[in-house]
Amino acid sequence: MRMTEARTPRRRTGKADPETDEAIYRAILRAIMEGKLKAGTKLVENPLARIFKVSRERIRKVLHRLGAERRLEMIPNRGARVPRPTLDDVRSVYEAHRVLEAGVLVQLIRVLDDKLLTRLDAHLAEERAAANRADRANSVRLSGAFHLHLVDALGNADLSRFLRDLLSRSSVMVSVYEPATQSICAVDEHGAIVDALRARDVARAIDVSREHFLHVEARLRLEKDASASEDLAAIFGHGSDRQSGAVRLHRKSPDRRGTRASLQHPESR
Amino acid sequence: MRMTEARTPRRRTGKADPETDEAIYRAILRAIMEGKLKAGTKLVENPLARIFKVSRERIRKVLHRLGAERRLEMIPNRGARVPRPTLDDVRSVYEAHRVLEAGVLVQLIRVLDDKLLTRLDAHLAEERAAANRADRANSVRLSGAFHLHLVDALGNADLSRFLRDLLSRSSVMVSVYEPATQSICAVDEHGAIVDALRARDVARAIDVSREHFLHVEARLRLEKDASASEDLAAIFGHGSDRQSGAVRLHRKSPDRRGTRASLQHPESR
DNA sequence: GCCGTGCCAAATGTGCACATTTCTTTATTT
DNA sequence: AAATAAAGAAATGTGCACATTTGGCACGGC
Repeated sequence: MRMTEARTPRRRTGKADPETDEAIYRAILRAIMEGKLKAGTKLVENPLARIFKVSRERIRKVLHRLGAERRLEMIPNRGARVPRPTLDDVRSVYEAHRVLEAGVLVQLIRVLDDKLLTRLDAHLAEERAAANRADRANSVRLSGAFHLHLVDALGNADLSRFLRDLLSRSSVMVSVYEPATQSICAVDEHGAIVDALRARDVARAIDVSREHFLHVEARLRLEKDASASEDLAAIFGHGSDRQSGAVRLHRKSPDRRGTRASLQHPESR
Repeated sequence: MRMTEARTPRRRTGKADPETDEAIYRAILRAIMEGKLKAGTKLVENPLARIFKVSRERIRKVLHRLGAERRLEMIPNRGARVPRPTLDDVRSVYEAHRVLEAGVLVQLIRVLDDKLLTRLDAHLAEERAAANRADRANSVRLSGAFHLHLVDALGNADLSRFLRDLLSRSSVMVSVYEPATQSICAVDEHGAIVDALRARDVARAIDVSREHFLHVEARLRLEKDASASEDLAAIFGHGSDRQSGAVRLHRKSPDRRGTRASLQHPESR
């Protein structure tokens, strides 16, 4: 019973140095969601292949997957870029989130227990602490996590995935239509939702949630144009043996940084 | 070089002869949603490439896209197959649909007008007609279309896309866990939802919708094993002019007792 | 001086060939 | 005779090379 292990199947693309598809996918997706890749940034295949030290085809596959998920904009023969959400997109995403959360609250009343309420309270405390520290990055993250908590409490993978999709897109929007100073979600409004849940008052919970999203949406304002060049190597943090320093993409329109991105044509013409 | 010279009319002639990626994608997706491709069917790249008369790489790209959308199950080094939903998947999809529709109804009350009610009434009449004709195929289709109408009335592309995703998965489930005789959605229950909407009674609409989904879910029962062979050429309808016979995939017995592949087209390579 | 046209470089899309993995079949041993 | 392992076949995954398209740039005409 000798197992034929004598083949020495040297893993060409093993987990040694070159990253696997999933790792590359997650790296790019995270960069988009964290706002490191700003809207309008062009993702060119060859530089990315060099950065991740994989072949171009690997990058291509990941880019196409992201494009199919509408997280990248794929223009035939012109490559992939981070989409610039329009104001209608913003409205659509927030409306979708609002509608979804209304349904979630209806169902949540049925599965609500003290343990969940305790967890939500703990989360609110975290949010308040971050807000008091003026820790904006964590505030934004925790604000999204609150709504994620609500959905995850239902234990439905499809609903959770849908909300995650919405949140990932709103992250990009935050980086584009950035509110001036305030945090994205007011902690008190989150607290009001939990209060209504504790009172098992569905109608009030839905109302509070609805008002909350309308506030958030109203806070978003058109701010800055982010079509400048990006240092991809720095974003993806491959600084260990980054061969030639920063790999920069082409600077397409050097002087297009308007004070206000008035949703001008995405193509300079 | 003048670019207006006559080029070889191989490509860029629109979608004339070789099907474009989108066409192949839609063809396969439609086959899945209509239940022509049953759960467990293995989608082998080379036969598909011959059927659609495109290169294998084209098929591969489409298959990967479908896999990223969770509409196909991609097993590494083993190819793609139509996923067999588990009973938990069924529960998850119907619960997601139920939760989403609750939120939709909350919002729908605000945008409700007579024109929409009229359209819904017309749709109900269509459904009843199909049910009376015992036209099961159309009944199933119209049942899904009813819920799509509700979401589409909100005019939110994200919500509509999410529901379409859910419906596409429940279509596969219907083909697997097929109810014995009845139609999937009772038309009367749809009518009750419209009645509640007409009365602007949100709570009742949500209740009726919820009960409706629970009924539908309860009706689904485990029935048959659908891993039999599939005639892909017939499904995709590419056999009229040139293909003399059916290109069959491996014929696999339901109990995995594999006979030799009965390929009617010899592998000339 | 401005605009249209034609060429060049770069980036993307596609086909092909090969490597790798898995499944099937067959033969050999206990 | 049954079980197991080795060999062979088939299907998938990947890298490479080439074709095609696009955008920029320069030159010349109006």
